[in-house]
Amino acid sequence: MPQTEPGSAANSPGDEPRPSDFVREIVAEDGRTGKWGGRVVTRFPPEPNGYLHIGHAKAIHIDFGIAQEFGGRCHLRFDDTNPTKEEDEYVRSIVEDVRWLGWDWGEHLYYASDYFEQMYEYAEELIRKSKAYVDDQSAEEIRLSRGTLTQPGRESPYRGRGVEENLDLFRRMRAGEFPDGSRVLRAKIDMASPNLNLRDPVMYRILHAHHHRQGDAWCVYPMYDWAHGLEDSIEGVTHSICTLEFENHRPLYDWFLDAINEGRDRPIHHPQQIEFARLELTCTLMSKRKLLQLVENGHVGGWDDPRMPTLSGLRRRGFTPEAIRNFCRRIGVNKFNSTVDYALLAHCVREDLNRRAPRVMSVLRPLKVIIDNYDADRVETMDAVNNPEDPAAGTRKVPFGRELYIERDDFMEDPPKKFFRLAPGREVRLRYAYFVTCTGVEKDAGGNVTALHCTYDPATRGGDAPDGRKVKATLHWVSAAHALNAEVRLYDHLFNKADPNDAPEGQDYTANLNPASLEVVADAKVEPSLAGAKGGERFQFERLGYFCVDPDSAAGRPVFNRTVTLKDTWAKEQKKSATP
RNA sequence: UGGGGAUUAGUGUAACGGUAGCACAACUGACUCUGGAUCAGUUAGUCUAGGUUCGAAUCCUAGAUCCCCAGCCA
Repeated sequence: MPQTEPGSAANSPGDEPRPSDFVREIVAEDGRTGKWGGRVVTRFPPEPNGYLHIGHAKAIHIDFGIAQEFGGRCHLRFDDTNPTKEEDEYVRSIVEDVRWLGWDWGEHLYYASDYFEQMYEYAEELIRKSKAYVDDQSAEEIRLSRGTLTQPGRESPYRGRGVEENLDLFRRMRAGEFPDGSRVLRAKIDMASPNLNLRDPVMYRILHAHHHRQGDAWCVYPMYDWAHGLEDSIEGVTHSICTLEFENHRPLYDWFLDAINEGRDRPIHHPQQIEFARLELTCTLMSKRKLLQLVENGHVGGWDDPRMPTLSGLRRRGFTPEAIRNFCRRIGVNKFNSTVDYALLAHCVREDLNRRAPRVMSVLRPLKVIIDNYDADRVETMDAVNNPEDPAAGTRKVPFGRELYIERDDFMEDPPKKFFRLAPGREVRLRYAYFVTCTGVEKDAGGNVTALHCTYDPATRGGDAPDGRKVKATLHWVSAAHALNAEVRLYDHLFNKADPNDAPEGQDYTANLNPASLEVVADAKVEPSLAGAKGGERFQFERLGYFCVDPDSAAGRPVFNRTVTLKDTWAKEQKKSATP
């Protein structure tokens, strides 16, 4: 049997073999039974009314991933049926983001709006079959007569209109004879159905609005429920994969397609819908509406703010497509709502960046160190390894001199037991340079440490002691004379609660905004090799974390975004003793 | 209290009537010129109650809990 086994399917470079899941099992089974003649056609159908986020990445990964594994194709289709919310800016960002993730739709870029004429014809067909009618009730009246979860609705007084009258009215709706909201086209199904979606759903509403692609060609626009199944049908989609909340709508899509096909010699294609649970991430919001609010209310700098879970935000933060794809592969697919720990996403970027990011030394909070027994005008260049995980990355030269900067956190005048770093009288290694011993501390009037005096051991050049003596710590450093100033932006969770929506009574998610989600370090000292760093380049600042060059960088003054910290067992130790 | 869906360690998932496994997190330890990486190990789970069966996470019955649906949004 030539059918691809999902578990062993060939994947794109960088991806691990993918585990199977219930969606893939259905697709594989359909392959075995020949349900679709061996074809697999999926689609990713975003509405262009916002930027894509990590939750969309999950859907994209399922839609495109399955098509690829099963030798099929995946369409990128914009579900642009509501001209009042959609914009070209969003179309552009979505195209860019899906490409960035590494997926390719070939020729198959579509717009639901391109099918408006066909949909309209299908609608007239339903009217002729007496399966749809024009309702003159107001939105309010329709709402009131829909009934409730436990009570059936009431039929519209216009429900019994004749075919000719309905046709005439619908055509005049299209012709623009009626104002917005004055009439709708509804399907004639069952006002007593326990599934509210079947209580004569609205198919068309009048909207005298400018469409981003259709311009003013239309003033009736199809509702999602009417349009979506038809879009999939028109494109020959075999597996229409969507999120759980559309499970209740499936009977309606089936009804629409069956109604169109009733009495047809050549029935139109009827896709199979499969629903999966959307992604939730701890400390993260996934609602497009709320994300829009964060942008519009200035809680973040924009859709691509590095704290946003948008793909453009994650990209600017320094995440790689590979890391995101790997994350999507690991979280699996299921049918119940679950919240993935952000730590897994962090793990995925670290894993990827660890093997590809060049190492570099940068000091975020500089503490001046003076090596008293090192000549003031002497400069040496030390050999530093670019990436211990990748010998092919080679080495570079790092200048060393009498005055250096080290991290303030790497010195304690009165260190606790488990602090291994520099302290008065203690010897540590300066990475790739020398062993130094702290011999003195300079302080200002307030008692704050302003500089350290050390001596170095010339025999330890390069970082090894010929006598075999050990030090307990290795510190990163930057030569004061050669250091480059840089701005470094340290990011933390945008929300400090695992579930941002879990707000105190009477408040909303904004109450859980983390005031410390962004810390700007204006005067970091970075090693001179970073002078030519370009936007988007990623580095590991040794012992600190992974950083990405921000597009805000200017010549001579780079700006770095912290993607994620390194795992830090010392920080963990401190946290433990801080909160006993 | 209508209808639809779901429930496996802290979290996310696997098992398709036959030893409950993996990953993340947490915790030990080894190693280390990054308190990184790596390696070894530990903790910890089938929603509940019955039933069928030699044997149940899996099948049956009842219950519990959670999610979705009352837009002229998608």
